[in-house]
Amino acid sequence: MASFQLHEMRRACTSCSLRELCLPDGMSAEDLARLDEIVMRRRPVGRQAVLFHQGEPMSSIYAVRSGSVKSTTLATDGGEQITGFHLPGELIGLDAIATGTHGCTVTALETSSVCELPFDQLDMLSGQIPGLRRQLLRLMSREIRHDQRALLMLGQKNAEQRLATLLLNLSARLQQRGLSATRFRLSMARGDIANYLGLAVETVSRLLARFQEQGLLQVAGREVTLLDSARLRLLVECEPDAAVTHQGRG
Amino acid sequence: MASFQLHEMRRACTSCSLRELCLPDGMSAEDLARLDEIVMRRRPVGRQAVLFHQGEPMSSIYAVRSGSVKSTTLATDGGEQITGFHLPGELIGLDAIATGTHGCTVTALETSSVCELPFDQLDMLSGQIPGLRRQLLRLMSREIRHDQRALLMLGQKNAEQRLATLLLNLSARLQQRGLSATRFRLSMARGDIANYLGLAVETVSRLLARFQEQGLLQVAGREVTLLDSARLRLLVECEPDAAVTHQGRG
DNA sequence: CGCAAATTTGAGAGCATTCAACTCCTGTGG
DNA sequence: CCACAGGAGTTGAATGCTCTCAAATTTGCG
Repeated sequence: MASFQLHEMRRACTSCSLRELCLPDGMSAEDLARLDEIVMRRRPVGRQAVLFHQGEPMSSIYAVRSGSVKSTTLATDGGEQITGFHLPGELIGLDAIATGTHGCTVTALETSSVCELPFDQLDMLSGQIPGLRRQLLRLMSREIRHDQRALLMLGQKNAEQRLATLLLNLSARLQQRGLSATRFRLSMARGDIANYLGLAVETVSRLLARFQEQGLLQVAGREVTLLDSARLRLLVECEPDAAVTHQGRG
Repeated sequence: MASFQLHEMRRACTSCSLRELCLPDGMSAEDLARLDEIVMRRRPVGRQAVLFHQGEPMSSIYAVRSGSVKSTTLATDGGEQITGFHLPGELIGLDAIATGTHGCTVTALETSSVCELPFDQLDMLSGQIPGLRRQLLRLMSREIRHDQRALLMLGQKNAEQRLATLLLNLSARLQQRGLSATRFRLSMARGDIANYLGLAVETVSRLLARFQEQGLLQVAGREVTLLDSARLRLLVECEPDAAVTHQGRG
């Protein structure tokens, strides 16, 4: 039902409902107009469509406008790792600035659209608009934070905690975007979740079943309803088992 | 006894041997002079000294000048994860820009010194100097890349591959700084290595012993000599003995 | 409606962890 | 200079979490 789609999606940053989550945040109306001039809107792309490939030269960065995408990096041995799921208002391709070539491949998880920001122009504009410069740095910094939290997850948490963390994280981000925090549709496959969390697909499947048994949530395919996010949070923060005692009944 | 110390360490960016690895890279002499004016040099700090704590308000970012430091993030449950080891020329505290408070704690691994860059002044200056702005973005982007490679490591690689990757990575970065790529001293404890790689201390210890048995390297305490980095690389990229691809999806 | 892909479920194996004991450093004080 | 304390690092054994393999079942889509 509820998807990652946002309803009011206008063409210009000025009237975009994502304004406060995206690059425009904190910019004056006139500066916004200048930003608007360099933004290229792309027509929606379908599921599985690739926005750009790892290794390609980077000329633009992108902001998710609607839908959702995943970014993946390939290891030398062919293994691939999903480094993030991105919702509307989030910037992608920021890792490309370092070398001028994309360090990840970005793929649409569902029908999605993005705004394209030609980097040279964005860079120039950010020299003239302090608010834009700050916000660009902030968003890059936020990406670093995200990755470091993900590192903490893979390095310190067990399977149960990882899945709970992801669900709560998605929930919070959807809520930020005006959607339900408790009921949503996962736009990514189980395999994507597993890969992102460094787990096997089967483990994710089993855990979702267990969470449901324990009354933490309800899951039907990709439709998820969080029933007890407080206990989910407890699961993440405290020792495993602390939140759940299946001793209670034989 | 090669350490992470660099030999020629002058006070000004202009004559700093790390110029090309650090923020000054690609800047003209006159722009460099302006950067120099805002940089505050700090006296060396000893082992275990904390440069800043997670949660503290951020007013400056820092560049490692000599020695080496680690950055760690604390989970809500008290568990902590080392998100990176930083060598001279590398910027730290970049994740703080998003919220204005430090997202990690930075601790010296050995006697080290850093350059302090007051963020407001740096931001202002980067509005005036395109080269500086670009380089700041590049270094932030590089940090994102680093974290994403680390994610790939924790998500896709087994213990053996993780340790090999770290050793090769350190080797390459030391070489960039004019030190030996094959013989170096680890400034971090086994426990730090284990934490960074998401492993138990005992596992790291066992692996180092095994690598030595296999003639890949020689290790005596924190002194490491890489004997066959080609084979180490092979270990990371393929998997010679156990031809099993770890973990789902390809 | 039917096939292919995605997901779930079950059973057994393996890699890494945990627990425990021991050894080796390193720095300190006699 | 050496003894000693305490942390750091190593080694061994056993448990366990998660993976792999295998097969059933459902879902999605043409």
